[in-house]
Amino acid sequence: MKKEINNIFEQFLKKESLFKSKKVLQATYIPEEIRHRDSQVTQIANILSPALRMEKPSNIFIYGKTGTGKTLSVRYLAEQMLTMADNKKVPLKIIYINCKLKKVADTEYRLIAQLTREFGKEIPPTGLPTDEVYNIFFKTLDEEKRIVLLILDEIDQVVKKAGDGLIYNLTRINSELKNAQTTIVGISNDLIFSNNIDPRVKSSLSEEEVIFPPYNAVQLQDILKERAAEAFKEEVLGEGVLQKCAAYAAREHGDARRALELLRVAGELAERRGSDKITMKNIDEAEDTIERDRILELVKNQPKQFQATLYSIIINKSSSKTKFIQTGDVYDTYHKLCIKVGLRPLTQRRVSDIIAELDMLGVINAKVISKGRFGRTREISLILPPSIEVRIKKILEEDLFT
DNA sequence: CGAGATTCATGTGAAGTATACCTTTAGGCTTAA
DNA sequence: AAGCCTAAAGGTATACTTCACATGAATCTCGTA
Repeated sequence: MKKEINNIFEQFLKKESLFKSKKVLQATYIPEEIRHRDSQVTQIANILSPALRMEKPSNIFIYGKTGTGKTLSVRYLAEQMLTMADNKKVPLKIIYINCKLKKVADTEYRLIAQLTREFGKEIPPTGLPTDEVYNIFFKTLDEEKRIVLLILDEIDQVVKKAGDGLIYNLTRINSELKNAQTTIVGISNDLIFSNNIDPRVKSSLSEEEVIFPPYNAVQLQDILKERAAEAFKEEVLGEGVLQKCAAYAAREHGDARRALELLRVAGELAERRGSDKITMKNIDEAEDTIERDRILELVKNQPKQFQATLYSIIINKSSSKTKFIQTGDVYDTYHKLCIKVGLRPLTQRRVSDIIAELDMLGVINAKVISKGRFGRTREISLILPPSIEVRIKKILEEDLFT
């Protein structure tokens, strides 16, 4: 056994990697130059540049679908501005927060707390009044004379959960500050979102608006080509691989992040197989792998109650012949399951919410429908590729029955 | 036959509760003068 | 008397429960043609 393991390592070391630099393909990588987003980048740069003269820039609201370069462009500019500010000795502070992260910034309290923590202050996870956290935040901000840029990524997620009072409070900060001045940069994937918030809030948040349209197939290919040249060694890419990647991503509203991930995973797969070229087939495999890993990871990190609910849905799906499952059935199974594994059963009310949340996470598909005489319920269906359904079931069993 | 009432199985909103955590305050103990 | 520690009191956010009402189309009812 030991010998075999050693063999694997040796094989691995002997085999030359296909990658020159894998991080180039990772989502966090910021390239030297951003392709095909010139107009957006300059637009934002123009809006934000007053910060370097210690004047408060206008708030910006940025929207565009996933993988259109919003986050990338903003982070890129943030980096540039910071080095510039450093040179010119301008006190500039930039904070980037992703509001989607569960348990980090998905409620008003947690978001403000997280913002304050970015300044090195300790804020307890609960216990303080929200107002108090605001006060601490203001005070911390105002400690020095400076310009502060708050970048709130996926801002629609918090607003959906916590309401728009949050943004209202944030946009009003400036009137309470003596030394510092803040500018809010809101980033949203949801285009409809901006219609659902209070017009007053909206107007104060989006003093300026920047829109990121999707990349088209040609642009995607261009981006991929550039990154691939940096990431891979020569002669590694098979015929038409880039085109295929671009085509896949273009199909999904021009999502560049997805295209890059596809390319990276395809490379990893090819490498693991010991082949020295990335083929079209690898791309197809990569697509499955990505989806599988995403869901597996997601499921593994869910709280027990969510797992139990999901497990019940899977059980129900395989036992019943009908395509759709109802909330009531799921709850029955769930309840039995809880008793069996010694988990405190939650009420149906709560489970109903959990199902809705699972739907939001994209693990299941749940639509409320009215079945006339037969009441109304959620029509639940799994959207998992069958190949991973079994694996998920196994993971859930491991987690639940121990 | 068709308009309106009925019905079912849950969705959904609001308010209440349990829990875990926070700060403040009062009391008790120690210590140094 | 001052200083320090501890425990109780009073307060909050969050996850969950309880209660009560809302939904909305298939089905039923009953008057009418």
